[in-house]
Amino acid sequence: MMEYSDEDRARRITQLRKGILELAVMGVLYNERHYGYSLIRVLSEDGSVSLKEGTIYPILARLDRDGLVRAEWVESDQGPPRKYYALTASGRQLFDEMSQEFGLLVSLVQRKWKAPDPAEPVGKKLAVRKA
Amino acid sequence: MMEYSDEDRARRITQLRKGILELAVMGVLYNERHYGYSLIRVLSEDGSVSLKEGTIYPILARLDRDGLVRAEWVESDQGPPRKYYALTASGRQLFDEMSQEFGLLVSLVQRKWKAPDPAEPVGKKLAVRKA
DNA sequence: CTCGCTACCTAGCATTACCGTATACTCAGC
DNA sequence: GCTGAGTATACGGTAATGCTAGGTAGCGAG
Repeated sequence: MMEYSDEDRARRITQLRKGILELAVMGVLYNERHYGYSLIRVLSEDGSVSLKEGTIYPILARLDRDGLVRAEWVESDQGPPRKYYALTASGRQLFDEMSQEFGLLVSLVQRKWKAPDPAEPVGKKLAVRKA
Repeated sequence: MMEYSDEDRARRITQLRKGILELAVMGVLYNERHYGYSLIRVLSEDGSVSLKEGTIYPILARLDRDGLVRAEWVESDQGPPRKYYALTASGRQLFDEMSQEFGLLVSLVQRKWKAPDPAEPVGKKLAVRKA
């Protein structure tokens, strides 16, 4: 039973996060207003998806640059001012489009729950051809 | 209403696919045996997730290289022989682990369906600080 | 023979994301 | 003033994916 290394798993998971994280941020901001730090908490608490500043701020900067979110400085009752982000109309639209594609991919990942196709049964007898 | 370009959307979707595609292939192979070409059909039909040979074969090669799938040549009744792939025990284990992380990310993306947190209401009155 | 379809593989390119780490600023408490 | 927590930002390293395009080859039909 071949064992894959920890680095292997970590590398693949990191790769998996790429792109989804951005979509996830958009998803969270769809109906909620957040600032960078609170986003980190939300992502960490709600889904145990841990991430650091170095990951979240570049994402927000990118989304802002592309007009997908809009930032607003808001004074805080306690502590320094916060930069609140909200999804723009463009952001909503893009999120919806990407969500559709994402949904298809998700259903493929979850295909293992579906019953195997009778036309291509799991235990099909295979005629080995050559080594 | 700022418009994002088509290239923008395409770029983000491409980025989104990175990593997920590999997981999706594992998911499909979890209970079903497939060869490269049939995989392309499955992905295209079932979810309209279009991809070309140049995408699927490198993925299969990688999974094979890492011992996550096992390949077997099978003669075809009609046409050239086919290389069937099946997920190995390692592959199943890794898939399960990655699925867990994936599930968390999915739930975040779908957060927009959840009711907004009362503590951070959408329509919260914001005190603008400065331009 | 040649066409077309099935089937597999490779090379090279463009892409840019995520993460660790360090810095700096604001505000409240003392 | 000083400290500490909350908040935002800069920067470089590192990695290797997905896509386009092209190439080989078996098999059946006209």
